[in-house]
Amino acid sequence: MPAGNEEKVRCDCKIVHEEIVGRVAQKMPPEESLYDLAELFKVFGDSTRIKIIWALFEEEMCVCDIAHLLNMTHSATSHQLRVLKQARLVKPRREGKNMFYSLDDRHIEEIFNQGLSHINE
Amino acid sequence: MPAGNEEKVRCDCKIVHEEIVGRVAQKMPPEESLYDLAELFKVFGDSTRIKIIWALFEEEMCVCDIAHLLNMTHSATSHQLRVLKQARLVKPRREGKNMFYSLDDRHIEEIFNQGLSHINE
DNA sequence: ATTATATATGAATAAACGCTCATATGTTCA
DNA sequence: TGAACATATGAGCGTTTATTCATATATAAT
Repeated sequence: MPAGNEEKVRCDCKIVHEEIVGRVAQKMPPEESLYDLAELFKVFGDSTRIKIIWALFEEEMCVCDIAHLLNMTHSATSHQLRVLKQARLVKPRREGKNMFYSLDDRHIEEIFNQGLSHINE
Repeated sequence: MPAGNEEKVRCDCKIVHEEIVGRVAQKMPPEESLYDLAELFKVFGDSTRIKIIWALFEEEMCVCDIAHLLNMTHSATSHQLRVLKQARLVKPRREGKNMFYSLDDRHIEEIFNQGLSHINE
């Protein structure tokens, strides 16, 4: 994990950092996975997107449904749906002039429920 | 959910938004919960903090351990630990001059594993 | 074809964020 | 008490981001 060549940290406490760091670093997922994980949670880290996802738990909705629900402009809604789509969390389906969005992942609900458990304890 | 008094959205598609919006809005958690949920995920939405949390899955560590592990300054590490502490995700324990941090929540691991499942599929 | 409508997208802007630097706080030991 | 050290914190800076506005694209209907 200590990727860079130059040590940024220098401390004189009695703790043998090398041993601890070596042991912990070995057990951690690869750097890239952790980065991707942060990217995923970044998508969840906005209340507008949280609301959209939660709404889609109930049923597929078109852009203007969602815009009505959240009292947002079509444009803002569409921008956020793009973020969700790029994260492979929702998928679109065209029906005439309307685009219907639905959830594209079965893990989300579990993630959200665990998140709420943290909040409500 | 459509909190404001003025409609931001006006569209003429054949869909009866009021019905759909009413039904979905009824089933959604309260606005405040969704906001808090977003705040929680925002904390997870940074790879530095993800790494810290994942390291603490293994064992309690002091600030300079973590700084070594991530090759970051003590200051940056401390700032991030403060964010995690404020979100009630980690808790500090003093031992002499050192502060040891450990995880303060049993939901995190489940949330992260579901997140990785999403990424790895 | 032309018009109307639903959605998408690029640019601009204001707010939020993570890091660095300087400094403060709290503990240990001489 | 004072020096040394681990950690915490406030200010500043550059970057990211969510929304708005203007405009583009795609489908449907006349």
